[in-house]
Parts: sequence; C-alpha cells; structure tokens
Amino acid sequence: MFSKIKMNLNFRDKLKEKGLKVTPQRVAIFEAVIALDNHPTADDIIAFIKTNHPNISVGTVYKVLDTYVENKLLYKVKTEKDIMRYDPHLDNHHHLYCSETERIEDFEDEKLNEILNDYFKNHQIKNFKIQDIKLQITGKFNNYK
Amino acid sequence: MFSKIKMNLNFRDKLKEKGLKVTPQRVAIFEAVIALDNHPTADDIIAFIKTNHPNISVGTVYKVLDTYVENKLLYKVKTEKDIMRYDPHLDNHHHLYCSETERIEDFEDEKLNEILNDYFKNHQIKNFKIQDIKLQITGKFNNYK
DNA sequence: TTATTAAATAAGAATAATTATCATTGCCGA
DNA sequence: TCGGCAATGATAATTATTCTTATTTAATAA
Repeated sequence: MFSKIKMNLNFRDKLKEKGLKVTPQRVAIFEAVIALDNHPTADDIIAFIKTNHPNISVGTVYKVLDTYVENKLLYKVKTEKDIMRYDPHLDNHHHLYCSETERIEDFEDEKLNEILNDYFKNHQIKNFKIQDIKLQITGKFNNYK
Repeated sequence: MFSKIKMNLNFRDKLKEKGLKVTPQRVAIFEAVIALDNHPTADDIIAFIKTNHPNISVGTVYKVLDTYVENKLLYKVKTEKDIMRYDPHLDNHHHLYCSETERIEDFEDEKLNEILNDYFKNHQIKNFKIQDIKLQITGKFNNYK
C-alpha cells in the first residue's frame, strides 16, 4: 500500500516534470502496466482498465502509451509479433523470451552489463556509436505462471 | 553471377530437402530478400518483386515468408514496430539498430559469442534454459546508406 | 511424355491492431 | 473561479496481415 502511494506520487511528479497533465486516465493506464507484469499489450491494458474505468477510450490508451514511450516512462519491448508490448521497468535490463509461449521476463545482471561495456570499450564497432545494448535471451522456463 | 547461380542451386536444394515445391514465386521472393539487404519488410519485398513479377499476389508473399521462417530459411527480426522484417543471414549474429532511422545491420562477432557462452555456462539463469542469445545494439551509424 | 494429385497461387474479402479526426471535456496556472 | 489549451471519447480510417476459395502448377509415377 505504502509503495503504491509512493509510486503514485513519484509518477505524478514525473508527468509534471515533462509538462504532461495528470489525468485519471493516465494514472489508471500506468497502474495497469505495473499491475500486469508480463509486458502487457495495449489490449491487455484495455481489458484490465475496463473493470474500474469502463469508459476510457481505446484511442486514449494507445495515445497515452505512446506519450509514455516518448517521455521514457515506459519502454516498448521488441518482439517478433506485430503487437506492441510495454515494460515499466526502466533500469538497464534484458529480456527472457519463452520459445513456446508469449511469456517475457525481465533479466537484470549488473556483472554481465559490465562485461559487455568492457568488451565494447575495447572492441569498437566500425562506423557505429553504441548507445544501448540489450540481450534477447530465448529459451524455456522450468516453472509456469 | 556465379555466386548467384550457386545460391540458386543451394536454395532449390534446401527447398526440396524440406519437402517444399520450387516455384518461381518462391525463388523470386528469396532473391528479393537477398537483394534488399536492409532487413526488408513484406512491403519492401512486394515492391521489389512487382517490377519483374507484376502478378505475384500479396498473400503469396506473406505465406511464402512464413513458410521460410518456419523452415528456418529466413529469420524474423525483432523490432519495436508493428511491421515484420526479414533476415536471410542464418549464422548466429546480432543486430545494430539505428536510433534515428529504420536501418538495421547484421553484426557478427565470434569472440563475443564465446564470452557470452562462457558467461552463461557459469551463471545459469534460475528456472530458465537458454536456447539462443541475441544482442540488440542501438546507436548511431557514422556513414549513411 | 503424360496423367495424377497434393501443394501452391491469385484475387480479393476479412480481420486485428493501430492511428487519425474532431467535437467536447477537464486540468491547472493566473 | 476562469480561460486556454492539452487531453479525451467516439468513431472512422488506415495499415499490416490473414483467410477463403477457385484455379493453377510442380513433382511423381506410370
């Protein structure tokens, strides 16, 4: 409970910092992305929100999500499906993709990041300036959600 | 020229190996993916083919591309756009994504692959069996295509 | 070479995800 | 509290992709 309140305050401040109005829709959409923790699609978010906010418009959800991505409050997750998925996790992290289901999990590993940074410091890519490195690790989960 | 003939022979054999019929459409679509070397979309491929094969159907292109992906003759490239892109490069490789344009380049680095394999051999991910690791390296190209 | 047959294709309709339009609403600084 | 302007709702439009069905064609065997 406390953490939710805190998240909420931080979130309102972040919106204001970026010059974005704090609306109930924006709060609800952000909360939905947090609550739905398997990198939800716009559709997942719409379904989740429907119960408490039955008249948030579909277009609004897409627009708000775009705004968040532009303002780096959310990330779009790369997939090989033509459906967008969103990630509220802003730290530098990687993704585990299940090869059999749609499941995607975040994967953090500070040591690995260091190794990669070191490696590329010593092995620059010709004609390319790296801004960000992400791993897509495909495989099988042993447990089921 | 020679290499094209060779590619073609190998390609026809590959289709046969998989029990797929060799059709002019399939050959044209594969050649288009090879010719368009910036990880083309279905639309790019359709446009390219139109000049020489004006009556290949859109549905056919999508179906053939799917067939190729299923049979591992092409890979789908993960992007954060809701448009699929295809890659004829089958070796284990990574991708450089331009942060300002749609450009995507292949990136091969055997030494890096070894480092990653070693790392994950010694640092197994809990409840997850790795099948494949790909890097998405985002940044800026210094030269322009 | 020809006939057979299962697989592949063309054309266009259908669907799903997303974006655009625009009139109305409501957040927020003065 | 009020006014301006950004945000929203409702719905139409667009885009990428998939589906359907009749027709054609590549591969195989006689």
